[in-house]
Amino acid sequence: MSNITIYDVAREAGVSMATVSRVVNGNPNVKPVTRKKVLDVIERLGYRPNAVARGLASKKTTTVGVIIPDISHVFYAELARGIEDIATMYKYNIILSNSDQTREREFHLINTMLGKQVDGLIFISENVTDTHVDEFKRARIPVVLASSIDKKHEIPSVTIDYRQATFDAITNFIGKGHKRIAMLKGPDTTAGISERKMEGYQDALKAANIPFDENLVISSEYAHEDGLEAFEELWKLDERPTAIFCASDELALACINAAYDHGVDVPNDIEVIGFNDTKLAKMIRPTLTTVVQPTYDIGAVAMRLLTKYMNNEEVEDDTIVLPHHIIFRGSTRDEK
Amino acid sequence: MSNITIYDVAREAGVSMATVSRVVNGNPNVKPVTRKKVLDVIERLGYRPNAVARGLASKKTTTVGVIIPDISHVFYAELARGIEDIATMYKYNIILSNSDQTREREFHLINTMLGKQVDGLIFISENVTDTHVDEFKRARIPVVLASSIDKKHEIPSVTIDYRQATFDAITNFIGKGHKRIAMLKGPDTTAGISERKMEGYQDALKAANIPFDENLVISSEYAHEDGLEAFEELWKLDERPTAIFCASDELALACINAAYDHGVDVPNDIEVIGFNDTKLAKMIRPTLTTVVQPTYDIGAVAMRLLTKYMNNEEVEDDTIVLPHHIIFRGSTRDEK
DNA sequence: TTGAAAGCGCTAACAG
DNA sequence: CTGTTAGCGCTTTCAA
Repeated sequence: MSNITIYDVAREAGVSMATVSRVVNGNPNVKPVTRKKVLDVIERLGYRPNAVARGLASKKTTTVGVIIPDISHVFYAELARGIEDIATMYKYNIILSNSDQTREREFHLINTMLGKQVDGLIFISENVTDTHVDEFKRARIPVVLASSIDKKHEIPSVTIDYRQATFDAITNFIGKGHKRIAMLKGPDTTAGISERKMEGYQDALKAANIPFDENLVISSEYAHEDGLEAFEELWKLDERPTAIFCASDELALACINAAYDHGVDVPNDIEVIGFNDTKLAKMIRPTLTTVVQPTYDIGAVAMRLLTKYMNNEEVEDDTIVLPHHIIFRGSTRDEK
Repeated sequence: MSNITIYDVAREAGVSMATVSRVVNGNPNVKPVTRKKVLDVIERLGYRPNAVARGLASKKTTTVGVIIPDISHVFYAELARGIEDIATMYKYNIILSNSDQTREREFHLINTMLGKQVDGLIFISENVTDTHVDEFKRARIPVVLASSIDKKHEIPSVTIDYRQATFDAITNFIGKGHKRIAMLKGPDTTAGISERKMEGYQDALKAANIPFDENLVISSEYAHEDGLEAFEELWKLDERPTAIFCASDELALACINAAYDHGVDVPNDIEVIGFNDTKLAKMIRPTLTTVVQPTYDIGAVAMRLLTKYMNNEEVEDDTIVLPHHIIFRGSTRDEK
């Protein structure tokens, strides 16, 4: 016994498929009596429209692709939640895949998602290269970058001002007299947000005439264990840092833990600022001073923007920059 | 200009659609020369098969639905990662949706996913009722529960032995002389894993002839703030607990933080054991003693099981119970 | 307000 | 080894 189709409903209700299709899709051009009749049959038969057939006929699947580095990282998980909530609101479903930031995976995923005829794509990656941009332009569907940017801003994106945010944090350190400020910058890429953060770091130092010391800058992934290693490296230095700026809360948390393990007091011996204000920030002691990136909102706004493109709505601004701020908690001292 | 189809490739290569279909699907019944010719045209035209059309014709979409309470919670995020990795391995994509454990959302999602013709479904929920079971049985696709169970074990599932795990943890506490052991049990449901944990708690007490005190048991969600509140409640008691067992690491972490805020020392004044061994456990100080539920593996095994059903492979066991253990870290004292 | 009919792009017999 | 031919279940003109 096969599934029940629109044809069965039509026959049973004594109308044509077209009419059934109309009532299912809420087309107003159906006489109320007819609508009721059809609705009853649908109810009775337990008819459920086949979205695949519908997708083939209408060329719309009401599903969007989401390519994300790693859903098991708090930051990305919160981003994803923002995306999914708005998607739900607009009746879209999400195909979610982890790329691990590998170019190969990324392109493979873009391809399979296009093959699955997603109506739009949200792409998240540290490194959006020209090749990515070409691929997105060739795709016949809208693409929005979330918490990611391409160098030339050719693809619509939702971010914060990473340079400025970092500049603010470093300047705060400088204002408290710090001269040796370490930077756990995140991955080494060529065109990502970690470059923007690096700019902010250097600009802040320059503005205060503090010489740049490359020993104080460490590249790594964003995970906890990377932070642990980085801290050890910094601790081997002859001139140790007195403040650390971290490109993620996980890294910052790792620094706090490593400090604790070394018997170093945070914030009195060393101050730490994180990035993202993930749930972690409030879940640790001392609580973490961190740059608030409205993670959930970035996801939500990115998805909202995508819906506008998908529905050919007017959009004023292709590159949305959300506000950021620093929230001061226990891992930094009060300003003098 | 419309997208390029299998028909275009066929015409261009001077073969039939069927032949193109064969080479695309790796059917061996194609002469190497023909295959090469077709492949070249595909390459040249940049042909990409339309998965929707394929899905309609073959009745297979190579996508599975995943209904999860909340992807922004570490535990579920790790579960999801396990699911997705194995899905990738078997060339499936995932439609991921958050249910927030609402019955309404859950049923709505089951419905839309069936409408989208997913080949299988992974369902995660604290509370799998008979109505859920009926729905799953009516679906014409395999369903696997991950870290979830239905009372009568009618639906295939992958879990650990929650009762035993809790029993072990409580028994450990008892072995160290604790008499007043609190339990943050998780949500109040009628048929979920938090009931199993509760059984373990009570059985352990009973085995040691320790009277049950309902004031020591607190129901809540699994989040950090819930734990904070629960701790306050416990702290108001005339006879405070000397040990706390928490149904999630977030709850345990909250207890540690609340204790810290009260100037109470963990583990010397009070011991804490968590559940799940999420990344959090190692990311806090003191590090967290916790019941190791192989979260990623549960997801992975559940997905693997689902692939077996989808491919009509032989499966020996419908309900898989993975091993658990307790990992002792800083939030508990050494055994005397 | 309704129905007929032509696809959407592909797979899957069935022939040859 | 290759081609022909039906569909898959639905949307969408176009007429009526």
